[in-house]
Amino acid sequence: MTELLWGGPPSRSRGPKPAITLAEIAAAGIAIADAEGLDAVSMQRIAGELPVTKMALYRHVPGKTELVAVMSDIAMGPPPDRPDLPWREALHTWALDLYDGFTRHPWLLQSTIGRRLLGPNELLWMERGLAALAGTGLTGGEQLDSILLITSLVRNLAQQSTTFPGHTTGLTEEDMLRSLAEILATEAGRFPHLATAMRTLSGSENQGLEFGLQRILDGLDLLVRGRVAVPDGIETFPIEGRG
Amino acid sequence: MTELLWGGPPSRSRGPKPAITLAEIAAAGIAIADAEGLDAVSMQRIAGELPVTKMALYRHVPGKTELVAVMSDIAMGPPPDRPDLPWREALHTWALDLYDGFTRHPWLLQSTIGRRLLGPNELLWMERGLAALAGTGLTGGEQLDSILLITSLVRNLAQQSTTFPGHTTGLTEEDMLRSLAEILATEAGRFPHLATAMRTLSGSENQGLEFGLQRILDGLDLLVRGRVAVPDGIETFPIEGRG
DNA sequence: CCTTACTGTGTCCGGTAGACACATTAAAGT
DNA sequence: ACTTTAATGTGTCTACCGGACACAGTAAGG
Repeated sequence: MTELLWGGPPSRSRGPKPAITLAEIAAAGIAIADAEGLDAVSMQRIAGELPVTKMALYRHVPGKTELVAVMSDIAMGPPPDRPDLPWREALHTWALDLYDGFTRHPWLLQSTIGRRLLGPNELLWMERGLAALAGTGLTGGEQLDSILLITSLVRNLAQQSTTFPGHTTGLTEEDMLRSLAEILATEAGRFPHLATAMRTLSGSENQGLEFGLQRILDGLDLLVRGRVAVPDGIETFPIEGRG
Repeated sequence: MTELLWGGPPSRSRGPKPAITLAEIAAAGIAIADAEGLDAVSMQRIAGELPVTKMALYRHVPGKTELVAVMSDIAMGPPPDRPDLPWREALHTWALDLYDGFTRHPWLLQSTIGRRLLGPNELLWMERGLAALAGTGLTGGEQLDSILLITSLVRNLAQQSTTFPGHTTGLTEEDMLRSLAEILATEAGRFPHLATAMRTLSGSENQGLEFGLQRILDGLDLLVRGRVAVPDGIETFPIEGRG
């Protein structure tokens, strides 16, 4: 598995030349997932897009789980190059870039959850986020927690705003709001604060991401100002190992 | 669908007495999901726990999607009663309660994603969160964005820390860390900041939730202090409707 | 040239969600 | 009391899914 995600091209020896490559399989899977959602990705469906049958795919991939992992790391790609910025602006840009990636491949939100082996691109994203915080004086754990915090917001906002091709029940944002309005109308007294909040909603969308980011960055700023900034690479409390 | 989530017991008329109720179906599904994960929940499996066959379930439920929605709202339950607290402490407690719920029913993290119709309990959670922010002077949109921000953190942290019965590839936290350590060892120079951060990790776990919560609450506090607190129910900018 | 490792294929299995026709049941209308 | 009728549960059937496994063909190494 780690070999699939991290290993280069296979070391060929005897036998017939493979008709397809892992990259081609992943590309086909990504195309399907982008167009019709992750649920539309099946081994048969992928094989249909390639000059092989379903079972041939298992010569290149141990199972669907691993294939989706490879697809995910490829689709995620490395973080885009950005000029050096102060940590706050760097993290802000990083978050928007991440959000952009999830918008382009909404199914990544489904495939990159829970405990899993991390691919090179996913680690590159982490690396880039940590790099932004390197000079702030935060401990390693705090840095990790910070990018985890931002990632949480980005993921959930992307989940809410993007429209999944397949998978979901085909509800539009309209449907949800209408249904909610009906409920608030009939169940009048049960949700007073919710009703009030909904009534004072302005129409702009996707403001949730900016709002959340500014709150998080404000909170981090408060913490950073309380720390003594140290040169990168020197730890304030060099603790070896874990546990 | 809205009837299933919000409607009371069915209005019976002619025909044989139902052998089972929707509540029993949901309870059986919840039991299976709690014990073996959401993937173990199938119509056949549920029917096996009840004195009916698989197809009988479709007399009470339009499809599996709707059943899982009902299961989710029931399993989530209403937020626990808490004494009145200042908004910051109230939100903090609210977040921990929410985290607790996701810990008790990890599959809720899978079943309550994306656009969907909201059930009464889910709305009660929102209502409770908004109630905490009612007197802060934040606008309705800001209040909604705030609880969305906190929910994002809670969800992602729960996702990371809880162990899913089925579904995942059976990786332990140990496995992930070991794999990551190997990668950082072999791919030495590619992830310098990540390597540094991992090296300075202390052993305590679940600190990510507290860290994130404090950052968010700090950020919200900064915003609230910039607003004039107004009595509940009076809006600073009463904008009618949406869009 | 032959051996051997590797690739792709077809068949099969157990599982899934759901459509649909059918017999049975019990309440409503007469 | 009898008939009508709506609702319930069942069995069968389809179309998928991931994957195990045996088998035939291919191409490189000895």
